[in-house]
Amino acid sequence: MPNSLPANAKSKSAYHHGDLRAALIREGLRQLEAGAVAELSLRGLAKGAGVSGSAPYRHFPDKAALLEAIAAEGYRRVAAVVAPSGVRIGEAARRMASFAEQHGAWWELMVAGGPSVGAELEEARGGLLTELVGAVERSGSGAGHAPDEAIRIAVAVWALVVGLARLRAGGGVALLDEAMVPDPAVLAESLVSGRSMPRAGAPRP
Amino acid sequence: MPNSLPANAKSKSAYHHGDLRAALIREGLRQLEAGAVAELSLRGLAKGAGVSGSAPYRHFPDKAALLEAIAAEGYRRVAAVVAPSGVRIGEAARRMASFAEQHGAWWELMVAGGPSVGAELEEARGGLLTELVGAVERSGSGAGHAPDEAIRIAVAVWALVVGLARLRAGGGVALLDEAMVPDPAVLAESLVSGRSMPRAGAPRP
DNA sequence: TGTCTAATGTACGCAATGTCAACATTTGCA
DNA sequence: TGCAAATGTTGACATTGCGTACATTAGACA
Repeated sequence: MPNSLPANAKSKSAYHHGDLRAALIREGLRQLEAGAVAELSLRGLAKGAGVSGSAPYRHFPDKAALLEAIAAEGYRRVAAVVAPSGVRIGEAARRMASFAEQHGAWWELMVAGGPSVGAELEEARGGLLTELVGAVERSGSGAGHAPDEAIRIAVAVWALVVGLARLRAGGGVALLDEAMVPDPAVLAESLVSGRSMPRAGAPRP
Repeated sequence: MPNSLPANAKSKSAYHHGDLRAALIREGLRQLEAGAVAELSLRGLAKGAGVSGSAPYRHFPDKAALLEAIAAEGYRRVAAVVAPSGVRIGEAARRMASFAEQHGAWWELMVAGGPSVGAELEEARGGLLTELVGAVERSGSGAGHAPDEAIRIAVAVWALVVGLARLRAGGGVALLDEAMVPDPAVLAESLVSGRSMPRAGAPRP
């Protein structure tokens, strides 16, 4: 049954895929819902998208680039979850932690990665940070914070969520009762309402 | 020059290694000082220890077990760095962060890993947590904390250091000025002197 | 001292993986 | 209509974790 949809169509000819790039990212999300990030293979993603093992190289220079695209999609998603205006930093932290828990492998992929990063991922991360800074400013305890301090607090909350998720997912608190794990929302609110937060200390170790 | 040291010796016969297990761990540390954890290969470690590619399987059931042994050594080291009595939680956090920065790849290996973990690593982590809880108790703001709360604060500080190290090493703050990165020591002290910290919230997402 | 057994290391092979080069097919434009 | 660029396939190579069969040595025991 030859389908004659002209633009933006699937199943163009069973040879050309149509939009393999997007399909690979979707397949990545799908597989991440059912397994760890270490189990992602280029061949596996390609097979999942119904395509040959080396076809992804027409859309991504290497495996890392594909994973980065998936990670960027994740940051956009998290930023959207945190975005609704009026959300304070505590609620933002709680929503991030919830995302990390619900999509464990995806979150790990987002958080992983080396120092050099593509533009798309960098921008997506910047978007999340912007939302977090906004939430911090909305949560200002009366006198508000200096702009630099709002950023520092936002980064601190971000790091807190990243670290707690890591500890939960196997980095360390397996032996702890759940009651011993602090609540990221409470911690975040504690950080905004806490005393001032100077910048990183002098480089003396 | 045949060495005739009887016990605990190296170069016994150029066939049997002497103490391959320890040598593999040392070689792991050596290679981690010069490269990322993803570049560690069993064959590479074996070659570095002057031994055949499958010899490590006589001492570790698989690659993950070797990496866990290296990680456990790291936690023991960090616990020792944090241990000196009198250290408050802020200084403990600063020392952990310093270790994470100086031994980036080693730290990543320690923090990585899935939910199931060997006894040695579990115990080493427990030792670090014990030290952190002690530091929190020493830092009590006047009235001291309930024991559960000291643990929660220690876990929070641990998570903070883990998250900040991850963000620094490529998880997100590449675009930030160094002045925007909060100081873990200040954050940690802020958490102990902050308001009370209830346990993790109800499971309502 | 000589011998046997278990511990330790080696040789070799297998399947999976990331990557690349050469080739095939399709699309879209001149 | 014809051709060039985009896209996908096939086959290959090196590396990796891991398993099996064999070789070598150390140490206990007679």
